[in-house]
Amino acid sequence: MSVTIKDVAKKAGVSPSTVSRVLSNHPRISRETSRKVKIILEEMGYHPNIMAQSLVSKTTNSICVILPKSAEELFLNSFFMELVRGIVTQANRSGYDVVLSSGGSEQEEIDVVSRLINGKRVDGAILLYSRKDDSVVEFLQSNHHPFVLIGRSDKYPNLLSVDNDNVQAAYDATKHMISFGHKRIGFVSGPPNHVLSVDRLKGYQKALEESGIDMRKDWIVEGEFLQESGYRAMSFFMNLPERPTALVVVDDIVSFGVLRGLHELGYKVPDDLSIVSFNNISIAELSNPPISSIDIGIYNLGYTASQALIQSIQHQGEPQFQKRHIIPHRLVVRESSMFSMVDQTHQI
Amino acid sequence: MSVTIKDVAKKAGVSPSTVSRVLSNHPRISRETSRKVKIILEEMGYHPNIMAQSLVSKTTNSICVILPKSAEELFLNSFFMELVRGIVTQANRSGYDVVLSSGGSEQEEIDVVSRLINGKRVDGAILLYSRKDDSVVEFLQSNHHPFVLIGRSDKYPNLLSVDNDNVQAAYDATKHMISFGHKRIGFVSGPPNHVLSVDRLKGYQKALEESGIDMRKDWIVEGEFLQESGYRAMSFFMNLPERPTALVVVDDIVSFGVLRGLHELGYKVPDDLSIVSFNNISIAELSNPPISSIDIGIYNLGYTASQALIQSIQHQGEPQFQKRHIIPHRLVVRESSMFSMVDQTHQI
DNA sequence: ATGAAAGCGCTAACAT
DNA sequence: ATGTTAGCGCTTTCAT
Repeated sequence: MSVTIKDVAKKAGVSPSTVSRVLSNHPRISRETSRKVKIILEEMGYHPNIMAQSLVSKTTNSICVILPKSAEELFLNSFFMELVRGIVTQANRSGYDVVLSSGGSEQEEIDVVSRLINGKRVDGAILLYSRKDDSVVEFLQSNHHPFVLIGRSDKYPNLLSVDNDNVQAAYDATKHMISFGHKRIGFVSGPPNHVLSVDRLKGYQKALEESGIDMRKDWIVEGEFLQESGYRAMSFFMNLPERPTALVVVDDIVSFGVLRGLHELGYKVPDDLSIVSFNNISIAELSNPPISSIDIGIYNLGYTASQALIQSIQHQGEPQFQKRHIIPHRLVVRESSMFSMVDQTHQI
Repeated sequence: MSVTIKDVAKKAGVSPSTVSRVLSNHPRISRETSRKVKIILEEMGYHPNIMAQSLVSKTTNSICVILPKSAEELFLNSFFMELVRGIVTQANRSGYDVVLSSGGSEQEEIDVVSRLINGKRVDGAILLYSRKDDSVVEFLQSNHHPFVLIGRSDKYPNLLSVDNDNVQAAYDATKHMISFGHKRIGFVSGPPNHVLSVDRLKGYQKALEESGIDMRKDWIVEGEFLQESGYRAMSFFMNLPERPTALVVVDDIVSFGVLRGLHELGYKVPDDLSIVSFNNISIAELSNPPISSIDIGIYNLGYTASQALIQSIQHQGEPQFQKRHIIPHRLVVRESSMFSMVDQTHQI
């Protein structure tokens, strides 16, 4: 068995409480005993039993993150790792551990979160929120458990959450195209039930409007966050009698599909079609040509979420300093959009 | 405060121990009380305090995974997520939670693991083992803590570990090239201090030897697991007076760099140079052209590691059924190697 | 079949 | 400045 506080106390000839006080640097403890006890602590290789600590302190210094497992959301792969890195880094810095869990279904997710939170294994939860409606949120919300959303909820607009300004991001992406002289700009969207798709579409429309460009319904296509969606969108656009000269694409992976399709058909990017997309995952940089992308600060998203959650855990009851955190985005211009319509005579 | 076993006992008019017994389906409990207590349990929304449980049971039903944070290993991004998915899925199925942690340095990693394991927060650890030597392994090993390696250790060949047969994998990849008629096959390796690089190089050499093809030292280049390494390797090879017609590349990301460089210089893959690499991360399929790659079963690697660890935790002391688990690999042939030298007259 | 009591390892009043 | 005691929520002998 491992060394307990009692063992140390006995060997040091003091009481367990004294050892405990030494451990927590209690002020009213003599230099001398402190030194003595610390030596024995070291000598015996003492390690505090975290479970015992948290049983009495009623706090676990842990948070949990729920992995979405549904295939639909797996597009997030490299995305998700970045997020988790951000979360774990910040949590560890604040002295918190991160428990990762996954639920097959929404009900399973609730069961998992409930077991962890109600079972006092973790102090709070971070949720990846993409669905428009989510019963896990409902559960946490109604039970007053500390949690933070990555994304935003239409239904509960006032939750603690970390998100990008996706409307603005899409606005910026579209403006970027417009500034290069494009007037025929298409939009490849994601599933219409994701807040993300909706927001980005909104920003796109706003930018067009503001520049006096008519929005054309037939230049907006919806799909999944999958390469195939991009491929399909591409073939759709290229078969149109009137084609766009630029595309704003909801996600890098989708752009990848577009690119591949264009390449197969012998079109050149950005000469024949300019492209800008979102998320700036590593694939955007690696692709051929590299894709201009809105960097949404994925790591930062995770880092901030963890920070916000831990803060809210440590200041339960107090009014929240900030409810909604917006992570700044920035456009990373790469080859896929480096083509000015202005100095060109030819158009496709 | 939340509902405890005592609260339930009081309301049910029984003793705490009875409630506990009902909870654990103890045989010697009457149908009647069991039913009654269960109803109240439900009614009051009881959830067992996991910390209290594990304090008495001396088991945590948790394992931890250490995230390598060093930039050098970040090439693993999408790789790592797959791994974690496998680990979490299997662990959850076995009723275990997964704690994710990261250490900046090797010493920090030891501190983290030590805190978690000695502090009885987790029962064991999963380690990503890529370095040739690793003090974390040393620590766990010498303290008899349950752990499993993903990868293998030269120094401690007999540890519980999950790995691929990388020699065979590289052998297969190389043979694949040879079967297409290639006789001039180069190898782009990773850092020479990774067992992975060494093993794959070994397999490459073995395949050449067996086919009576001379190995040429100048057709083997070492690098990092980065795109740039591929780029550099490519330019190196293409500037050689005598060029290879095929390349075996240690990692998909590296292949990606090769591909990009070739594209820039106007070379065609596979016509001018055939390529096969390892890991089969999503980028391999998405790339242009898609890269032939050895699928090493990343998810499976994680799943099996978790399984092996939990088994070893639950059967501590007993002799291990199996020490080294080998996850099968398989070659996924895509466009980058679909080119037969045999029916060709022209060669670069 | 059930209850009483002890104890897991730790902290925090409450003494002194 | 340090020791004594009680108790966190649970399980598990040991009684009955």
